Amino acid sequence: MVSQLSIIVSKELYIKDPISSELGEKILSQGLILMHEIGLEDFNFKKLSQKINSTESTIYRYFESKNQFLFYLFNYYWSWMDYKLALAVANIEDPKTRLKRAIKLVTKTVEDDLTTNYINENLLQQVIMVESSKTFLSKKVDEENKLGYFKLYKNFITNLSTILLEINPRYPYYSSLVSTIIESVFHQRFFSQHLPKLTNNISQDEQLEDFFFQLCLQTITNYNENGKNESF
Amino acid sequence: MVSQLSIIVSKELYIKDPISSELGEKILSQGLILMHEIGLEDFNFKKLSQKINSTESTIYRYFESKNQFLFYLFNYYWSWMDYKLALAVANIEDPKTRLKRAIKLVTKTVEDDLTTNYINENLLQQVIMVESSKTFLSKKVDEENKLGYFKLYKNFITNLSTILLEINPRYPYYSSLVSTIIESVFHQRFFSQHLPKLTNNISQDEQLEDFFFQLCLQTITNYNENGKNESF
DNA sequence: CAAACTTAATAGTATTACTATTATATTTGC
DNA sequence: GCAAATATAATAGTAATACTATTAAGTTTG
Repeated sequence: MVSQLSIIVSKELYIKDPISSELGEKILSQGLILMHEIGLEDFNFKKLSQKINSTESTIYRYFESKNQFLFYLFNYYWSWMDYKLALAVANIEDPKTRLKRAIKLVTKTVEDDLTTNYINENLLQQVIMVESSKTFLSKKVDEENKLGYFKLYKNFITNLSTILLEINPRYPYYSSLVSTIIESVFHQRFFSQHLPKLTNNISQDEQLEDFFFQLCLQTITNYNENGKNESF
Repeated sequence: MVSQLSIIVSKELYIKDPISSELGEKILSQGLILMHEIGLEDFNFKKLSQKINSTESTIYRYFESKNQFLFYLFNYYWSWMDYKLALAVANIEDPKTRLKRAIKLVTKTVEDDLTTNYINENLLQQVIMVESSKTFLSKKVDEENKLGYFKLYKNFITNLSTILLEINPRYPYYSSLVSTIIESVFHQRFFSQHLPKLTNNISQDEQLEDFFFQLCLQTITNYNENGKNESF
């Protein structure tokens, strides 16, 4: 019943590890489904407890708040993506191909990974798309950062930055560019579904990939160190 | 007492126009200050009513919900930015200079515009930075879009896109690139304050401008139409 | 087989995001 | 200048939320 995958979410992110019991796995899997269905704002442990025929207080023995539950999903996602990134670029030498594969990974629609029965990765991606920026856009961000809630996200950004720097080690804004791409992938996908005027109909993975790969490659390869002082 | 500026927020965004009375202006100005202080999540009309020595129900005669109040601020901001954009590029011929000025506008820290005593534009920018993506990242987005709540935002994106297209009319992802830049400006500023590992310390306006100007210019001028099919 | 732990059931609390009602004060139209 | 309309204040109330606390029954483990 317990995962073979090395997706590890640290102890700060739960009271009792949900993947340590069947009930916990049910909380996770059904919690994800419910959050996908009704959104973070309307999601609560009472509704979830009804869905799984348990009680609110039981769920509170696993997660101290719905916020912590969201952070659990958030860290799970980035841990899983980090593992996927390592796989995607393993044994590939050419820097541009490595970048291309990395961008493909972050822009592609994920399918459910059937080795984990307690997480539907496709739903997880959709939930993270909509809810993830709410993890940091709050007054509690500094506190939560100290608790390590953003560790796996920062880790992923760092690992992806390394790939950019292989192409141009002198590009100075590597982390900013990567975090821009990552956040924007979610926004562009969301916009194409709900506010299409803000995009150019790049709902398909291929177009998303083309847009971000070119943006990234052109930006890092053509960076002009004297650009700041250039006058037009 | 009433504004000279042509910042017009449409009737869907309030019950009673706040800039039509002194109390309304107080709700606006103090509401903005309070939201900046405690964040959207902790902000409510009860606290605001206490701050202005009025009552909750009175505030509800101006705005039907705190969500609508946020949308009011959001639309006010984009209306104001649109006006600023028009000013920034007026009578400038050279496309690159126009782009440079536009990027400067969106990346710069705003100072309070003293002609409006009911809105501190510097605080508004900070509030929009943190809270604006919460306007669309919700299950209500389609409904709110139909009500026209995103009209001024989409307008600004369109106007900025036009400036990109003057440089390369064949660049296909003009709206996506602009919305990416706009959203990312807020994120980068936020990250440099709270999650600096996700950026390269681009807290200063100059660096933000350099990062985004180059990203934008290199992406549109070097776009390779056959990039999709290129194999590495 | 007793101790420890997990879960379920129930109850309770402070806060939130409103709605409703009434009374008083202020503005406006004729 | 006064009645009618409107704005505001004061108060009360509601359903839902995000929890905490308590107890009891069931299950696991050493």
